[in-house]
Amino acid sequence: MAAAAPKTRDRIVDAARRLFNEHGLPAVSTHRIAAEVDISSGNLHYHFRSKRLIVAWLFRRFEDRLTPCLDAAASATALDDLWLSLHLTFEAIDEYRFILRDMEYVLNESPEIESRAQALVSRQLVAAQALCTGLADAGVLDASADDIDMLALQLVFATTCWYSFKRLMPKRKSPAQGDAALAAYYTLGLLAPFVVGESRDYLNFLRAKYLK
Amino acid sequence: MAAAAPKTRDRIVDAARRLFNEHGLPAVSTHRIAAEVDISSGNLHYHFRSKRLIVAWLFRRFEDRLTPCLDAAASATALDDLWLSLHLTFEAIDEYRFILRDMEYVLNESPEIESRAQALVSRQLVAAQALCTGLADAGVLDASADDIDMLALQLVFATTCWYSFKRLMPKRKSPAQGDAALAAYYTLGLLAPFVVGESRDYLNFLRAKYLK
DNA sequence: GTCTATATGCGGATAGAC
DNA sequence: GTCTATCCGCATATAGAC
Repeated sequence: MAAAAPKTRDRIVDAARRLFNEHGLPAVSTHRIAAEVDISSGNLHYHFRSKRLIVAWLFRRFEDRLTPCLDAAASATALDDLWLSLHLTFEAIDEYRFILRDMEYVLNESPEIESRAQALVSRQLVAAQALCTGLADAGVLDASADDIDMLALQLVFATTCWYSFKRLMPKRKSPAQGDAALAAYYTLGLLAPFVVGESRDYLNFLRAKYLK
Repeated sequence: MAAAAPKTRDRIVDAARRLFNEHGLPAVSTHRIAAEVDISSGNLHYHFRSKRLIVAWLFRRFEDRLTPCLDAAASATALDDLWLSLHLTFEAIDEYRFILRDMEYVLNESPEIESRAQALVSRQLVAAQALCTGLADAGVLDASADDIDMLALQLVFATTCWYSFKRLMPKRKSPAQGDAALAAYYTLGLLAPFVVGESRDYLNFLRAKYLK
């Protein structure tokens, strides 16, 4: 069958995602979403009976979007894999950045999401631990089991909260550096103390590429 | 003169702080604050013409509350100083935790706070750098200037975002550990890779105390 | 300073015609 | 599926008496 025009429901979801990312979840009303999609408010509520359901739907999509990134991370065995995996993850998070940034608000009005969010973080931790273990086995990292636990926690912490923190950071000259760039630069730096000799030079090379 | 009963204005500020911390800024209405203080809504608006002004006032108090903590941190030269300074800082942040936790919401409805918040983070970075430099000069840390920059950023990142992240962390058995305990445990761990031999044992001892 | 009463506006959500 | 019209409730904020 011929490729159909995007369904209204999908257009709503996508417009909501973009508006939430740009202006923040609490600042975007259902009216505004409807206006963006160029439909009536009543029509929007035909497709989603409540704003919460839009958020819930977007959260599901975020989970789906992130899953392959975690799989890629978990199977990494070289710094290049880590580099790629970080990039993919930050891109995914960026597409749904309102979820992490406005998480407190999300959880306040949609408490049923809390356990799902915690489960997602757990999966991230497992993936990060697998990633670190893989790098250690490959001789890239010199880290004890405790070090790896700590490192994995730091990695997940960074990916989860970076966009919230970024807004508070003093502005650099920042010559139009991509958003993910500084994030990846920072995150790569977390591993630096544990990267062994030869690999460390390559790590610094990768980080330098971000700063151009 | 005799000690007067707390002024209504102060009671409003303090009730607001507690309610914001507990339920989140967006979830607490001015009515609710008035009810908590046991005054009428009209009376509350006599003291603060708008909710935003309450938030602005609390932010100022947060700045004042944090300042001595930063001074203490900046002059630290031993792990004990760091330990104490972390504790003081996390206690201060805990008292006003809604500010960092609901920062996105705060900035959306009070944009004039953004530059102040960034300035506060800048001051935290300076203090953290001074702290790390002091420890390095005292021979506790073995870290290059770049390491210290990175470490300071990590410390500030942790203190700023920890309470947001905590809510998403998988629950441990957590035998009624204080909120600041896990935060300090994590933060101390950031320095571990750079702490030299003898001091590292003491660091681990300090961290162990937190986990009991 | 404090109250009661009320104005105002907005956002979420529904009803019913087309 | 889509629209127009409307309801409902809530939160901010004000007016004016005490």
